[in-house]
Amino acid sequence: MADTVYRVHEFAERAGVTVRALHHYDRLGLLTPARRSEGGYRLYTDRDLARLEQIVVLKFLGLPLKEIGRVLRDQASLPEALRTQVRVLGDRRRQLDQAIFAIAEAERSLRANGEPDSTLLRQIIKEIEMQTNNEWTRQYYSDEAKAKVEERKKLWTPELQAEVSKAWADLCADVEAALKDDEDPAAPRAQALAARWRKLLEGFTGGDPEIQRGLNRMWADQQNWPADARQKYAINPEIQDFIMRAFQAGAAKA
Amino acid sequence: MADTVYRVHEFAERAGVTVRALHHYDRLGLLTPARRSEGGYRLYTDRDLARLEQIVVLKFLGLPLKEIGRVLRDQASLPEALRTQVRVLGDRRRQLDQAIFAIAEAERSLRANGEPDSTLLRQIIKEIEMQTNNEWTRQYYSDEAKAKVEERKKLWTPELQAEVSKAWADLCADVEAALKDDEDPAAPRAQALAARWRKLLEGFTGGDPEIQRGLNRMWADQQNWPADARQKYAINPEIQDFIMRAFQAGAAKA
DNA sequence: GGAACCTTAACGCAGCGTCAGCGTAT
DNA sequence: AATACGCTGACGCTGCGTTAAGGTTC
Repeated sequence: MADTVYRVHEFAERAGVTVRALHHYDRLGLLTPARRSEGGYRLYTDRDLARLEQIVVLKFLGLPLKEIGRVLRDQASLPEALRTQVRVLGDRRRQLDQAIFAIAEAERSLRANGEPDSTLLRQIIKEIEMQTNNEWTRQYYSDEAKAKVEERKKLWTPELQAEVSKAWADLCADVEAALKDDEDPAAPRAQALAARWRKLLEGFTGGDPEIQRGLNRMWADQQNWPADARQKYAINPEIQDFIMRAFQAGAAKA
Repeated sequence: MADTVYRVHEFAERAGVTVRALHHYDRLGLLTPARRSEGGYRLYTDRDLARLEQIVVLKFLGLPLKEIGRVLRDQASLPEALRTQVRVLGDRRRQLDQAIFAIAEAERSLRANGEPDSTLLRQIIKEIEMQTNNEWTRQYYSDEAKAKVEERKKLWTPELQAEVSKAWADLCADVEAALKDDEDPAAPRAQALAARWRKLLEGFTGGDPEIQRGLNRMWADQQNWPADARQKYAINPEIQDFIMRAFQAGAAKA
């Protein structure tokens, strides 16, 4: 039961923080050591360790030290503080995602068009503008669909986006090949392409018919898209046509 | 062609930054106004605006001002700088995800066990410990599977995790109901449950057989899991048994 | 008494926000 | 001559890292 006491160095090591941090917490009154030695040395106990662990965790969650102090003084305020924190963290993450996405898309776009790296910065600027100016897409969705799209956006990550972008590019390439071979839209190979198409669409709509309707309206109105969007998202009309015929052939069979 | 000149305030508004920021950039030598008026006023031109836009974009991508200075001085260094930045942003995002996930899971866990909020902090600590001490799961996977699991982790978000957690909880509840009704594992309703089970598993494995094998090994060894993991992930043996029988019944039919 | 620890004080960092005190343009 | 801007310091904030100059412990 001899309550072991630690001096800063040892204590810091145990908790995985630096001595300087402990000094800092002490001065802020966030973690005052149990007592001092005659010479003025800080002496910590296991109870201090428990408190420090809480501090470390709350720091991991991104709470500022002041907030941590408040929370530890009044534990009842923790749930509310965390709710706010979840929102803050979510916002930060969305910003990060936007940045990551902008870089990735700009690079992809340059490669796809065979442009040199020297235009990279310009391309990124365009990317970011398009991200912030996507208001025009909203006009095609019903209020209900808008809400659903927002919901689905939350499940969305740069990595996922990268996968999907690639999948579309591959699919388009394959369809183009089928076009060159004069493939019959009703043939099994074309039907397989149509199935891939449907699946990718479903990845976006989540199978929701409201969203699907919005998408249909949007695609039907391509000539009214902003120029930059048209340049980026527009799909070769022949490809579109081929897929449409494949869809019809599939529907006719069923 | 009269090159319009702007004074700080107007210029700042045009670019969506503060006057103070412009002063700051000026002193850093990051953006020096084209010239000064006789009275010493900063006078900016449209060329300055173009440069400022680049600065703003690079800041959006999270580059420190020093780095921005370097990149603008030597545009060729941009691609390399961005590659590094993508890694940095990715790391930051993973940390955010961990924090968000820890909070969400801790709250979910408390609700599920009907425990009070007062243990929230303790629960979060446990969550984080489990996140960092997931080394034990690695022993069940082949090297190949380990790599694949790491790959799939990148596609993983707190929101997705929340969805999946809920889906499992719902499914388990439904299976439990089927158990109470003494449902036949071969009956269509039980088969539907088995299908949902398979689908959720596939969400984790991504359909990869290597990962699936690792998972199987892991589940077969439940008695050797660390205590906290067992408490959190263990599934009612009766539920497991029911699903297994449903799988067998399905396989027998096919 | 020397090595290994401890103390406080103070500056540094990034990216500005925010006065303060004083000119300038109209 | 009042009002609206502009200028240059200079300190503040966050969470410590990093010396520096000097005491304590064994």
